[in-house]
Formats: sequence, structure tokens, C-alpha cells
Amino acid sequence: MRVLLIHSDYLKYQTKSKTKIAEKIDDEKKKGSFENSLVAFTAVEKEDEADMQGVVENAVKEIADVFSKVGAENVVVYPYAHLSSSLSSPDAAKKILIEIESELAEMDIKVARVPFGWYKSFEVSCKGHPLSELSRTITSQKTEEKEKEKGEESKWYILDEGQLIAPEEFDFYNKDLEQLTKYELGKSESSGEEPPHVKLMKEKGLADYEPSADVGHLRWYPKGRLIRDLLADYVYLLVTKEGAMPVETPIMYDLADDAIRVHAEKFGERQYRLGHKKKELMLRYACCFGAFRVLSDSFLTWKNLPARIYELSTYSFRMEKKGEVVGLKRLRGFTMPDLHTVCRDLGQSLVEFDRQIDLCMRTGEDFNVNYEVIFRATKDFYDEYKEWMHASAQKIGKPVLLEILPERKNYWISKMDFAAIDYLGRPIENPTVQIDVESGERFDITFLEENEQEDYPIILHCSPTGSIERVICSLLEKTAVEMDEKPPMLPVWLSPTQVRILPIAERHMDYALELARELKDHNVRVDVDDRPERVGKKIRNAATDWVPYVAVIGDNELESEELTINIRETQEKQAMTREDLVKLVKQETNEMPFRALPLPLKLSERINF
RNA sequence: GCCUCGAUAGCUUAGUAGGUAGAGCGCGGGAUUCGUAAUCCCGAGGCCGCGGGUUCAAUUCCCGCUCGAGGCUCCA
Repeated sequence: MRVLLIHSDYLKYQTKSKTKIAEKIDDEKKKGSFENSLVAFTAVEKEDEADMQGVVENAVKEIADVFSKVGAENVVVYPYAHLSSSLSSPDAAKKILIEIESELAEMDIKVARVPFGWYKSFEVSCKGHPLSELSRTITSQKTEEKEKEKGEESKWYILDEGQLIAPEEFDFYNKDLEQLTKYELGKSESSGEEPPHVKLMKEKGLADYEPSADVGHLRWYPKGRLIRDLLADYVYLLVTKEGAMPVETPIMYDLADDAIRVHAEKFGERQYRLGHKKKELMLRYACCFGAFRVLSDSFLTWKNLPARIYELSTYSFRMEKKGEVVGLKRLRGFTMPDLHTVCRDLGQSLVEFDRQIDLCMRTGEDFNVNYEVIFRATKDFYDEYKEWMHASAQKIGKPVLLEILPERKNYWISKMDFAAIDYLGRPIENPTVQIDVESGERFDITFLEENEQEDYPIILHCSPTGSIERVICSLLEKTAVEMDEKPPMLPVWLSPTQVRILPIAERHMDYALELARELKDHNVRVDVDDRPERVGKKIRNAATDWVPYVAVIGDNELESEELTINIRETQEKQAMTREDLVKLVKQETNEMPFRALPLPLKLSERINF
């Protein structure tokens, strides 16, 4: 519900003509005039229909609160549809407005209600003092929850070698951590530029906005899709090696299920709701829902634990604020690897937590992306497990930012967040590990203890890479950061084209194609620039495509065993045999996943996406 | 969600003090068969984001919407 509260000297209205949805009224209600009134212009919205009583309660509380603060003599409830673009049904709106009127009356507040569904002329005179104009968005959520969030504030430290240091006193030798700290403490200044990855993702033919979808949903072109698939393969191998069991679960859930609804509500307004005639569904914002449902229907014993369930959420949905959605960094639909580990007790969860820290750090090394770390815990947890926390922070090998929360307000008691820093100095939150002490009970996940008692487990949430889109985002941002030091490029194992062959003239074409086929047989992603262009132009195009290795084929190559390879990273030319070239690519891609290039071998046959 | 700014060919954009528009890249055709960051010539391609208003006339001015960019979070 939207409410605009105006403390007025006077309000006058006069009904003009009926609309189809007009309520029946007596003649005396056809006009009215009030003095020293708090006028509540009100629009009832679709989502209010789900819990009308809750909305009424909160609206009345809010109106009464402002009423007493401004010292008005009466309240006028004025239906005003123009405050919202998502209106409820007229019947629901009438009911809610009538309820608000009668509940205010019960509180001994003089209240009037202006008729619903009529065209009216009105005149209002705003008093103009600081509280005389207020707008409120009212939901059915309990207001206590909101107040709690605003309670005592977190304490922030830099945790370095077991020492707690106030951020303002810490001598940052690491620029990334300094920027992360500034950002978290709300002290970073913004430059007002677009992050460079947005242009890059379009320019390199990876992904683009899809205006015909909702904001924050992308279309992926073949090259981008290839990179996503390679990253998906990477995480799959990483977690299955650690004993994780992959599953796949639905992307939408019925809010009629209590556990689902309560877990969903932790997410507040950012839920993606899917209205349906009878059911109210939500789109998942992570894989928790599916994993927990699977676990709760499984029979677990202490011998099964720790049990690791993995899913790549293509997609997860979050209704991020419109103005916050940008490029690959913040989306409404994104892909996230999600590992849930069911642990017997807190002790076991801490052992697993440490292993997962290792996993997260390893992804940073494999992607060659620097992460800075925020370690968070409730005060109670920190006090009790200080030693473990210090030891775990030590694993990072550099200072970390530490947040101590006065009390638990989420499902987790401790979590570690890893963030890369983008070109503009802002964090891209990537991997995370969290200790969840609530969901076991809420989703009725139980296991049989050694003593034959049923018990609720501790559950770890872990995304060892963070969302796939954000991984790509950090890789692209990194190229922009390092632009001055070296030519921008993706890691060779993620480069769509790893080797490009440039025949100089028509007569070199057969040799080029034969070479390409051989490289392809060795699992190298190769293509041939067969277009009738000059070498200079083809070289230039290969460079703008960030191709790591370029082989020019001319008369010399036809006659000798050697190839001349342009190496992008070092900008050197090196003579080598075919075998050497394959070896070089293999060495550079070092055990990382491989997929073939899903595009025509010949550039002349490619579509320009 | 709110505020500010923007939207012209597939892409990057110039321009019109109101009289329906040019360029580069890309694309198609032709010539060139060439050794390391753009070969030359020709051609096609535009409801100037969408809807409404003002006007004899709107891509241009005004309003609304959509999409994008940045910022913001009850503060005017």
C-alpha cells in the first residue's frame, strides 16, 4: 500500500461523476470539508490482498503515529489510485479502506473517509512544516522486524595476525582491502562512470541486455554461453571432487508451504513473485529451497554426515532495485553454484567451513583474480569461537575485514564473503561460506544420531565462485584494471578462440584448414580467418577478439615445419612446431575444463551477433 | 522505488535555431592475392525508442511511457 500523508489546514472535496467501480453513497457524502486534518491519500496495491489484515494493522499504526506527532484534529482517508501502478482489485481496496477507517475510529480518532470510485474535485492546503508531507510504503510485514534491523550497529575491525584493529587506525598496504573497507563502511566516493565490463561484454559478443525481458535478464551469445558452460564445468568438477552430490530442483515454490514462506520472507521485498489464479508462487533466489526439500525427505544418519548437495542454479531470481541492476554485476536473473553441507554439529561444520575456505581461495587462484575477505559473526559466536575464527582468518594469508553483529538477525551465525574489486574500486561479491543454524529445524531436516535420537543438523551454504555472471564480471573488470600493464584478454582456457590461423592468400587456405583440423583434434579451440582481407586487418581483428595465439600462414610456413606464433600476452613472435603449439596451449590451460568451439571454423561463415 | 542525464542505420555517432537526415565500422557487389593493428571503388540499409500534445508542418518544442547510465533511500 502507498500512503501520502498531508497535514493540511483544510481539505475540501466534491464528487463529480461515477466510475464503474463507484461505491454507493448518501448525498451527504457527496461533498465534504475538514480543517486541521491529516489527509491520508491511499492506494491499495495488488500485494496487499495476500494479507489484508496485516496491511490494515500497519497502516493504522503508521497513520495514528503521524497523527499524534503533528497534532491534527482529524484524519481523512482519501482513496488515491495514482500513487501506485499495481493496484489491487476495487473490492479489496474498499474493504481495506473501510477497515482502516473503523480501526482508527476505535482508537478515538475523529476520522472520515472520502468515497471510493468517484471522480472528485478537491482542494488541499498543506501546512508546510517538516512533517506535513510524508510518504509511506506499507506492507503486511511485522513492524517489529524492521525496528530490530535498525537496532544496535555492527562493530568493524581489521583482523590481522590475530589482532583486532579499528579500520581507521589500520595502515592499509593493500589498496583492494582499503577500498572494500571504505565501501562496507559507506565511506567510498563514487565517480559516476559505467563499469567497463558492460561495454566489454557487448563488444566481445558475450552477452547483452534483453529489453523484451524484465530488467536484469541477459541474452547470452555463443561465446558467452561457452564461457558460462566452461565455468559451470569447472565448479562441477571442483565440488564433486570434494564429495558433493549434484541434484537439480525446481525454480519455483509454493508459498503455501510454511517453511518456504518463512525462508522466503527473510528476503523481504527482493522476492520474485509469480502471481497465479489460486497459487502464490515465488521464484527461487538460491538453491536452498530445493536442496532443503530434498534433504528433509531423505533419511539421514550420523554416518551420512557431512553430506554435500550441489546445484548450479540456472537461474536464481532476485528482484533487485531497478536502479541497482547493472551489467553482469547485479542481475535479477543469475546463475549461482550452490553447495549445501549438512553437518552433525557445530564442530563438524567448522571443519567443513575451513575446507570450503580453501575451495573459495582456490577459485581465486584458478581465475587469477584477487579476493578480499569479509568475515562476519554474531557477537555470541565470536566470543565463543574466537580462536577458530582467528585461525580461519589466518588461512587467508592477509588481513581481513571483520564484522561483529550485536545479535543474530539472519539465519547465519557466521559467514565469510570474498570480493573482487572492480575498475571503479567497488566490490564484486563473489564466493561465500555461511553457517546456517535455522533451516535444519524450519525445513524439518533431521538425522539419526549415534544414540538413536533424532537431531537437527547445522547446514553450511557455500558458493565457491559466487555467481557465474560475477565471475565473468570480475575477469572483464580485471582486464580494464590492468589495461596499462598488458594487453587485455581472458584466461586461455576461457578464451573462445585459443588459436587463430591467418592464411595470407588463397593458396595458403588448404594448409591453414588442414592445420586447424589437426589442432581441433587435439582439443584446441581454433578458427581460420579465411576472409579475403589483408594480413594487417586480420591481425587487428584477432587482437580485438583477444585471441591468445595467432598463426600467420604464408609461403614460408608452407615450406617449413615451423609456425610463427604471435603470443598476445607477451606480444612476442615465436617460431615453433605444431606439437609445441599444442603443448603450449595445454600448459596454459593446465587441467582446466575444455569444450569445443561452438562456432563455424571459418570466420567468413560466422554471424555477427 | 526516487532524482539527474541519455536514446538518430546492426554498432559508434554528426546534424536539424521546427520544413522527414549525413559519416565511420559492419554488411552486399566489384577490383586487388597481399607477410603482422583498418586496400580501393560502388551499393543497400533510417517511422531519428514508443504513445500523445502544440503547430500548416515535429527527429527537433512540451507531456507520458519504455529501455539504458549514474546517483540516492524518506530527504526536499
